[in-house]
Amino acid sequence: MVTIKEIAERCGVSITTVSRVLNNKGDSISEKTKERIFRVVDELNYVPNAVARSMVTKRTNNIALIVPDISNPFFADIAKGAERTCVNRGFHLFLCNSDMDKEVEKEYIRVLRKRLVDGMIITTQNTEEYDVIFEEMLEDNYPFVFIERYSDKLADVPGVFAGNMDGAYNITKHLIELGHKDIAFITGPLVTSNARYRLEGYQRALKDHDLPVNPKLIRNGNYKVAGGYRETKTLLEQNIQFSALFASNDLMAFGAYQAVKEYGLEIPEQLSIVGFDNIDMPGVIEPQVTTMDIPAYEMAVKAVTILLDLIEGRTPKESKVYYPLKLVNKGSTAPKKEVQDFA
Amino acid sequence: MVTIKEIAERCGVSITTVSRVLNNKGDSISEKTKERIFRVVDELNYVPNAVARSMVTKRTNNIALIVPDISNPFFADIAKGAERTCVNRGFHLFLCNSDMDKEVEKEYIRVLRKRLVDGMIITTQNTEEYDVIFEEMLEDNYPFVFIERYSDKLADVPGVFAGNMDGAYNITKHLIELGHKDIAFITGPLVTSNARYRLEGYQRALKDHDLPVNPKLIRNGNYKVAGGYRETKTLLEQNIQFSALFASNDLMAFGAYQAVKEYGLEIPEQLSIVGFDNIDMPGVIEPQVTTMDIPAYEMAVKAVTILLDLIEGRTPKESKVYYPLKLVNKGSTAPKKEVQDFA
DNA sequence: GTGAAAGCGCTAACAT
DNA sequence: ATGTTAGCGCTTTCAC
Repeated sequence: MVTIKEIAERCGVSITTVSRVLNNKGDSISEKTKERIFRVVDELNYVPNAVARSMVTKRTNNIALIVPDISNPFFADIAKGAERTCVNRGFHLFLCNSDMDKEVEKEYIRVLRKRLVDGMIITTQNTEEYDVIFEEMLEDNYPFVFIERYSDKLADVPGVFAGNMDGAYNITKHLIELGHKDIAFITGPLVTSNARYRLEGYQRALKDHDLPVNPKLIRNGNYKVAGGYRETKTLLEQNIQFSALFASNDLMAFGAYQAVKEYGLEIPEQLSIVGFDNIDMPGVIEPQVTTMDIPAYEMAVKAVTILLDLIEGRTPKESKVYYPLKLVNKGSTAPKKEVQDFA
Repeated sequence: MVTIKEIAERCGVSITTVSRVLNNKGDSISEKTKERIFRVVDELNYVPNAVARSMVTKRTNNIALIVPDISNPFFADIAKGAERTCVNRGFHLFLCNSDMDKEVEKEYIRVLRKRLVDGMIITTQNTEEYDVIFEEMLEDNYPFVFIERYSDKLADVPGVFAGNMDGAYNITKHLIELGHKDIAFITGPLVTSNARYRLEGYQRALKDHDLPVNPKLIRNGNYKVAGGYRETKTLLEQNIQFSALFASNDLMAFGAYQAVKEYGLEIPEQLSIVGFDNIDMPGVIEPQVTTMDIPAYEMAVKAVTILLDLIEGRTPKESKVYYPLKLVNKGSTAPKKEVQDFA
């Protein structure tokens, strides 16, 4: 493996000079020397050892993104936005998938923090047990940014958030305005703040329209297809009336779809389904699910921008950013009275 | 940031001793000393600086996985399998998404190789221009493993491959045996070896059954939903007869679906669609697409296993592994003669 | 059972 | 316009 020393020897200069040229700190170095160095560097195909560099600069130019589930297209989008922004800015991205396992999440944070990455973008579960970890990072001035996860106790951690409460409120209102009164709801994992906000938005919309919140119509899901399927089946078998179903994310809405079809009901004639996230699966579902669009890619770009500001010692222009969500109506319909009591 | 030196001072021992204890090389160190060191380590919440360690060991315990498109559930599965295996073995995974951009791919390889990662799992495009890069890595004894990408010139690079040719052959045969004679085909990006193999499998199956290979029925796609949509539209507008469509991956099959429905044809009554990959999207498509199952997760586990063997100086038990594929029949049907000439 | 010292490859004062 | 030197935090010989 060729080192800076070898380049220096071949060029008959000191390693300092080589280092300077390579790091663009060579204002005061003769063109001739520069040229010579670059030539030898090319010849030997030399690339500086990133580890050695990190050792002295205390910077790795790597950041990490911790996501719960990379198979979820929503997080895949986040990952893409984050990665693109990193690469554009001379950084690299450690993409870490926790599978929603708290131990994995904490292990990642612990290990990565030890100088492997200069900062992190975090989408962990953030239950109370995490507070201690985050507080420590805060104390150490270690840069990190939340995406779509909020911690009450750490209100001043920078973050990028979707307007989940309003979004859930509005999509519920949308159903209500179409005439639906009995709207079932499948939550995300309630350990995550966005799942709680979506639930609250749903409940508030019902209350504001003088509709009862029926706990039997609310099921706990997990943001996965299989969870949506399972909970929908349970709802259908409960023998309770509902004309619409709001799944807290599109993946669960897909699962709900399957369950409803297996049950022999027509969508949306007998049951309307709406989701959340606006996952990009063009034409796959027929009819498509009305949903809330979350600008995932854009949010990731913003999160990285904030993080890099933090890492490079700048004060971010905005350190907490909320993104309003847009309803994407893909053809929800009013309930059909005559078939509503299907159970 | 607490260092090994601080631990040593507090314990009244040398840093060597601390290092030994922490690295389990302390056979000859008294229990008392060990205990003391561990206590102080816990107290100060000390974790060794990974960068400094790498500097001397020449190992980072990181590997990288370069994929063309993390939004493709197939690669998300690969990523999951790779990551899980890494974590289990004390490694971490750099997940790199190239968006099929050759410059990005090459930049990743170049940068990562410089000691950021101990080895790589590669799913790049591997056109000729890559040979030079790979040859260099081979020369340097730098460990890397292919997944689903093959390079003719580098036949001895370890790799994990799906039986693409046989798979494509068999799914084509499946359609032929159902009675289909005019089978359209959408390729993947032909710069990738697996796309070429799938094309060849399709062609061979036709020939073996004395069916003509009609170039007008073959369109170049890109493994993306939008590509499947676009090429299918073109096929439909060409005014050529075909009763079945084989898309080289499920994502394109989904796109084809949309195009066909928009065109007003019934699936599978008027047109059968089959895909490849067996992407996990339960219940989303109605009717579902017959496809070939590729054991992506399992393949990733194997690839990491081989790579870690290489990194840790063992000889892998098998260094080139081919996985046979299984047809997943989700309800293909025979062509309906009377509606076949739909165009 | 433990320690001293060298050195990994690089950057950054501080010279000159 | 360039070189000398120290040092980043750790592991690893070699010594006692």
